Amino acid sequence: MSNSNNKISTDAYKGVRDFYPEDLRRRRYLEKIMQKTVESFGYEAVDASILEPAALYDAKSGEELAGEQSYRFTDRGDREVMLRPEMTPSIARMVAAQAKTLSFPVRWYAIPNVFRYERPQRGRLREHWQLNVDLFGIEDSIADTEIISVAHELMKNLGAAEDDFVIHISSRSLFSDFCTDVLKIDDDLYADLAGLIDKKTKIDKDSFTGAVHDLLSEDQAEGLFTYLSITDTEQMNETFPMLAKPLNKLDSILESLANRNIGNAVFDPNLIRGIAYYTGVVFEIFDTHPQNNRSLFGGGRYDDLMEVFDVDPVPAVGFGAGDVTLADFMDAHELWPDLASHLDVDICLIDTKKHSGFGYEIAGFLRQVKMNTRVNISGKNIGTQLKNADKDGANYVIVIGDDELESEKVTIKELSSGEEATVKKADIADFFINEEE
RNA sequence: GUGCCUAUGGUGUAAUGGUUAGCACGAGGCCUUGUGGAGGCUUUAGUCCCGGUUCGAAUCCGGGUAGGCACCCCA
Repeated sequence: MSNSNNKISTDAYKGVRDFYPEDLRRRRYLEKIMQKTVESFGYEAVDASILEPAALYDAKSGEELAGEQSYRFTDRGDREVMLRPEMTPSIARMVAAQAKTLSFPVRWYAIPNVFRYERPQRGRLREHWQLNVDLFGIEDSIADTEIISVAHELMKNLGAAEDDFVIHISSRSLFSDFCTDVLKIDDDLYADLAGLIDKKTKIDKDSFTGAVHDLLSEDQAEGLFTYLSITDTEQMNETFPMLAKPLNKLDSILESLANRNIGNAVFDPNLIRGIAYYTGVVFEIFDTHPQNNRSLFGGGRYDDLMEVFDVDPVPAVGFGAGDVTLADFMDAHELWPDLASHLDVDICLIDTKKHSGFGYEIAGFLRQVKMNTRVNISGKNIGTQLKNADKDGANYVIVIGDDELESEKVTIKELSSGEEATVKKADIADFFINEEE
């Protein structure tokens, strides 16, 4: 705490976290659910280094992400290097590298930590762990549907009910077609407009309306307001028939989702998403809890990302879900299970020096039958050792003293019930095998 | 990068400008040393840093540092 000396601070580096046992249990729990969910859809785990050549992000990730918000440095060989700010380009790179031999579709996932240099605040730190799920090689919207289904299943497996979250779905191509075919505006204006819509929910209605009028003519503004107010694809089609093509895709996705009993997916033309490389369908999962009403995570289609590599383009769709926002969701909805440590047996020693040999021998037997076993070498009195065994969540306690040493028998005590059983040294493993079934 | 807020033992907190800086939790020890969850006793440990105002500062002021929140932007 004090800065008056030159000792090193015990604080973690700004915006990154230390994971103490209880913290890591939570993170591991999320990772376990993520892994279970995506593997149940047949996705395979991949991984890459946290270091990447900066050029990987310069091309497609957008200036902010690759520039100001990046951990970027020049290495001793004058190479521009970055701590990965996201995982998708790495995975795309890996797919591109093997594109000639991979058999598509490829379903991959990763749970990397990614870094971004920015001011930390609620739901956003400088480092977080992020589930990345990507499906490569399928252009049809059936792939988009699958990815959204995976996201939905993830939420369900975390314990969320249908009305705990909403899936907003839109399409980059729908919006860009609208801009070119209906508003007839150029690319610069398109980008400005996209940015404005992206923050629509954060500013009040009047300033949004005003900002739109600054950018567009009266007729264009009117068209835009109409476009944004429609939440039904059919109505959108009637109003803007020239948007039929992207709307058909959205329709088939929404219909397939409904057929899979996913009842909380809605069409939302207001959804844009910031990442530069999205090309088609985009979606975002929103928390409906009043205390945590925010975007949790999202994804979309990025068919052009791989053109930065010297390979034939591979269509791709995926999403990334971070542990920080998901943890906020779990908190808000009180979905965390009891995450106790996994200590099965605590072996207490009357006299550490004298009895630890026997204690570790017993512990060895127990580990062979997959019992997590700890030997208490604190030298504290036996009452305190028992107290600590209980506090640390041990299921069983074995006390070892002279009697046990002589008789080669031990008494196994179940802490929850207080029941005791005396067994011979040779039968200890069997005792737990029988208990476990 | 901009703005706002905050800073007291390990953690959470209390203290009209005047107390010995209080309490709870945690951690250590003990309650006659071979049986836990309760309780009792006890130990440990704090005003972020530098300066100013004042007889007197945790408290007021300035600067620094750190953290939080919002903007920006978004994985």
